[in-house]
Amino acid sequence: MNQAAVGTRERILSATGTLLRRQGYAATGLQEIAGQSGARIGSIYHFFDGKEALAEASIRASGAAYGAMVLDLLQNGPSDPVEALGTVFAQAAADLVAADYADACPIATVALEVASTNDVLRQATSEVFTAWVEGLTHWCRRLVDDPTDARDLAVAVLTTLEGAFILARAQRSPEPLLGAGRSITRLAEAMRA
Amino acid sequence: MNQAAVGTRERILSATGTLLRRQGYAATGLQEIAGQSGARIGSIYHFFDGKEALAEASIRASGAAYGAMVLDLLQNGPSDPVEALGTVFAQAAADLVAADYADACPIATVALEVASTNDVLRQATSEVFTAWVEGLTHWCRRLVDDPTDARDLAVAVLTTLEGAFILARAQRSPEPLLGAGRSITRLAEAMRA
DNA sequence: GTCTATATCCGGATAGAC
DNA sequence: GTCTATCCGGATATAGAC
Repeated sequence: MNQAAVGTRERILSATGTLLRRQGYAATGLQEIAGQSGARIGSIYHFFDGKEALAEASIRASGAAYGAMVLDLLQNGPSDPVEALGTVFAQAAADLVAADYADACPIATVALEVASTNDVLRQATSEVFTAWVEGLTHWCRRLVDDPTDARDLAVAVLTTLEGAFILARAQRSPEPLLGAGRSITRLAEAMRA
Repeated sequence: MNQAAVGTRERILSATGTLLRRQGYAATGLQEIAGQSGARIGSIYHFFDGKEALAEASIRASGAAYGAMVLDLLQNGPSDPVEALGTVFAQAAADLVAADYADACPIATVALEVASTNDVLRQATSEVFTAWVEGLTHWCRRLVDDPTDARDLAVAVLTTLEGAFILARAQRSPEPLLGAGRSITRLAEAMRA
């Protein structure tokens, strides 16, 4: 019994995603995850094969969700693709301020932390980034004809967003995201077929 | 006696900078810093007021050094400013590969980790970023007339570089940095007066 | 200034009752 | 599946001899 409405496994995964996003892998303890999810540590070990496996599952889950969210924003946004790109950065800025600068990219902090120290997690972040670039590249094809250009634009959108998140969180200001949006808009306009 | 040639304080600071850059704040222990610097833990506490104070000093020191290095690269690079921007990304890609994807931005990992959890360190990273943007903005004035545009270009250069570092380290590939360089070159060309 | 020993606490992980 | 008790190692930090 006590098969809770949402499911213990999902609550653990969700709490892990929030904590990894805000403070990274090393600083996040299983006790904190247990506390935030309302689960016991024993339950965490029941569902996941230790901290690393839990983090890997969390990276893949939150990575897929975030990628889908951004693509939805692009597809359901302004019909003009350049404008649609602008709304992504504007929305990211608004969300970040609303979250008091806590919730930006769900995997960037962990990606940097583990890139040279944990190959299992590094691989997970790498695959998430690859999927994001592929999704963005596909969408960019409606704006740019040349496949290489479309990919470069996709990489530029993602890297600029990631970098702007770093500055915005550190300075507690939406300005870097807004400036990055202006620059991406200009770049996309210059690349438009 | 035993006032070593380089100075114990400097060796501690240097080892701390390397470790914070590669794996961040939470994952870096004082024992590891002691081991890598050849100092005893007692010496660390002699020179610095605990782990947080040491990290703050390291952030400010490595931040100043890295900013100076990039500006040097821009000022002593190709006379054409747009080409000079391209060399920054090419050099960053070459350095990252040479370091086996370990050494990218010296403060980005820590900046993301502490943004929501440690205001002393968050403030230090914020001030380093501000100084970098100011230095880049000043240099960009030789390429772009409008002050707001110059600042936007400076922010775009920095954020794109930071984001490309994340992808490049995660995917163990220089491609994101090279693609980011192509995009920044295009943007700068489009903004040129 | 340097080094050793140690205090105190918290991390991940495991075993086993229920 | 859930919960408790516990092991063990490593973390930061301190005290004090030299």
